[in-house]
Formats: sequence, structure tokens, C-alpha cells
Amino acid sequence: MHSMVSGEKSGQAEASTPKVAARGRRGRPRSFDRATALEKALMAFWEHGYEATSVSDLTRVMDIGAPSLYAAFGDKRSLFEEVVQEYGVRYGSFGGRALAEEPTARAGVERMLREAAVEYTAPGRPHGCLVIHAAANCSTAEVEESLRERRNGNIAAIEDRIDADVVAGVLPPDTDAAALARHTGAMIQGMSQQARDGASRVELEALAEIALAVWPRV
Amino acid sequence: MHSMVSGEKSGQAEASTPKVAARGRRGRPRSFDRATALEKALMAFWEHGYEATSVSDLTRVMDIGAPSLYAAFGDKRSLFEEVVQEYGVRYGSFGGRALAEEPTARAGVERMLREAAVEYTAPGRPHGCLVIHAAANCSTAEVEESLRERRNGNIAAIEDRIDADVVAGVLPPDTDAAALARHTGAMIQGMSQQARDGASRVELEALAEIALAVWPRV
DNA sequence: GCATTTTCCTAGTGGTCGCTACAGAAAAGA
DNA sequence: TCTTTTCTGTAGCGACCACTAGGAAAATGC
Repeated sequence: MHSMVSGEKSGQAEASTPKVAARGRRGRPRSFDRATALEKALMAFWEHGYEATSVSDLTRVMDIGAPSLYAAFGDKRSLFEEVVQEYGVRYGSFGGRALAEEPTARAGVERMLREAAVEYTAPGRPHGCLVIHAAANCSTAEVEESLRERRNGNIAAIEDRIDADVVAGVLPPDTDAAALARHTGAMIQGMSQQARDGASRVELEALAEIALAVWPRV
Repeated sequence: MHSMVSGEKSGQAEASTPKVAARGRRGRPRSFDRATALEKALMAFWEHGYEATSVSDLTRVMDIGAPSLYAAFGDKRSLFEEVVQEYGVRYGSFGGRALAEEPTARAGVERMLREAAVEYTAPGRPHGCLVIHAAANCSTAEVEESLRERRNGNIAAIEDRIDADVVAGVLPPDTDAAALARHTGAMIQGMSQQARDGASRVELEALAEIALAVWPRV
């Protein structure tokens, strides 16, 4: 339906030098920077959610016409999917990094919660987590389901990390990994909601400290 | 703007006996039960949120015409406000009751979290909490702010109850009532999100148990 | 009976939604 | 230069949004 030329997502910096002529590409060159426009769309979706962000909102903040938007990103839904992917890379990766880089599940969760307090209240951008909020009350079921799977997948990753520590003997064998992982996920989601409701970084950090007290003593 | 006749909210069961003629009221009697219609609207708003529930959705589930809806409830926003109030009475009162009826803040929060697990996964109605989710990503700022104030007010009530126990010597004097109250609020919000994401009553009860472990020993 | 009051149904209002047809503009290749 | 390719701006598509005018219908008061 949409005349998507291939290779757009490879992002080979076609608009980085607007006038010098992107060699090999025929036709009129794009007049805007695709990555910058995507970032603007990301911020809009992050702040207002999928459905409350209209295409005309998007064209305004991205400073392009609607046909340019559709030619560069496909329809609204595929733009949102790309935004979610970009969000995962640029803003939503602290949890996975914490789990991967810290030596224990407990340390990983500790760092995850502490960094969430910082990330969810960072100045100059919307508070809270796009994945948690942007598809709430969405009448397009597939969009809502897509982010739900992402959230549940993140909790499953925490559970796997805890399980690994149980197997390794770092955590007691009777540890309920699923419940502990869900607790971490629920805390993250509660912290994100709190950030949206006006809680400060310091207040979220206090939340993280309290939540960490439930872990078995090390 | 709207020709709201007075006394509609008193709900004097005017439509309970449709044909017998509500004595004293002139004009054609209402052909539907106002309380039943309100309950249908409540369920729709609860499930889909304020903005994703259109007026035509409402007229369908309430089984009335649009003019009847506007005559009986005012515009969409005032209907939603009435729904929120009704929700607070019928479904959202367990927290306040727990705080008021239990002898200690700790016992109140314990009961609140345990009952939240049951309420947020009750069969036959939407999961999670309307106050937490129904105005997410709402482009009508006043609606979003209204529910936000309700959420923050609930947390403030928990804080007051904890403070009272600190003053009474039931809790240690160095208790951080604000942080403990916010932790309870964040847990409730996380549990509600988990319920929306498919968590079962048993899983939410396990969350509640874990969250209660952070309280000072009694 | 008849006038009055209130509600209900039909059929719209203007506005915004996501999306696109079309023609002109700006580049590359021949 | 001329053709081809691709992008951009205008202008508008049908569908849905919240909401309502107008008149018929159904009750009461007289």
C-alpha cells in the first residue's frame, strides 16, 4: 500500500550533507533529517501516547508535511513501532544493561531501580517510561498488545537473571524468582506512574531503596 | 449550556416503576434506568479509558440515544466525572476502608494491598484501577489532572495514617512516613498495571506479601 | 378533552481524524 | 539539454468525533 523504498531503516545518513548530493541516489533529496524527525516523533509519542498524538501533531513537531511523513516512515502505526524501537535503544536500555553488567541479580536490580529513578525524572524530556504509558487506553489492540509483550518480556528477563543466581547458589534455593521479578517490574511501573504524577528523582530513589529491602540478605 | 434539571443526582428511583407514573413529575418519563445506564458507562470508561470511549460507544452500551445521554448526564466529561465518583463508592473504597477500620497503619496497608489483589482481578469486570488508568494519555488536561489529584490524595491519606501511628508510638519515630506511603501507592499502581497486563489474583497476592516485608517489624 | 412538560428519535452540525491524489520542484543520469 | 526519479506542498478524501435542533411521543395538571 505504501511505496516504501527499501533500505530506509539502514539510515545511511543520506541527509547529513543536504546539498552535496547523496551519491548513487536519484531524484530530489529529502529536505529534512530523518533521525531528527524521528526523535521529535519519539518525544511527542512519549509525552502524549500513541492515540493522543495525531498525525497533524506529528507533522508540526517534525516540521514536515504529511506526505513526507508517510513517504519516510509509512503510516502512523509503523512510525510508532520505529519510535518504540528507537526508544529501546536510546532510553530504555538501562535495565537490560544493569542485568547484563552487574555480577549478581540483586546488584542488577539495585542498579536498575536506582537508574530508573534518574531516567524517569530526567529534565528536558517526558517523565516516566514510554513503554509503560504510551499505549494505555489504545483502541488499536495490536499496539497495546505490542507494548504489553515488551513489558512482560522485561519481567521475564529479570526472572531469568534471578534464576541463574539461584542455580549458581548466589541466592537461596527457595527463592521465588517469578514473584521477585514481578515485584521488580511492578516497582518500576509504579515508579514510572509516580514520575508522571510529579514525584522527584529523590523521591523515586527513596522508593528504590525501600523496594530493595525485600531481597534476601546477602 | 445544558438544561440540567435539578435533583437528578438525588436518584430518587424515578424509573424503578416505569409505567406506574412517578408521582409529582410531569412530562414523559425516562425510558431507561439512570443508575443502570451509569453503571454501563462506568464499565466502558473503566475498560477503555476516557478518550478511547466515544459517545457512540457509550450510547451503544447504555442502550440509549445520544440526546437522552446528554439530557440525563450532561456532556461526556460530566458523565465521566460522575462515573469516577460512582467508581469511588462502588469499587474504589476498599483502601480508605482498610485504613479507617484496621487498628494500625501497617494492618491497614496490609489489608489494602491484599484486597487490591482481589479487586484488580475480579472476574466479570475490567482489571486494574479506573483512577490509575482511565485518564492516561488524555488530551483533556483537566480530566488527567483530576485523576492525578485523586491518586496523590490517596497517597497523602496513607501518609497521614502512618504519621498518626508514629505519633502514637506504634511505629518508630524515625519512620519516613512519606516514603512509606509513596511506596504503598507505587505498589498499588504497579499491581494495577500488572493486573492489566494479565497477572492473576494469586500473583498479585504474592506481590502484596513481598511489598509488606519492607515495613518495620512489629 | 386540552394544554403543559419532559423525553425520545431522526438527522444532522462543524471539526478533526488518518491518509492520499496530484502537480510542481529538485536532484541524477543520458 | 532532456528524461527519469524522488520529494514537497496543496488540497481534499471519507470516517468518525462530540454534540444538538426539531418534532413526535408520553406522561401530568386542569
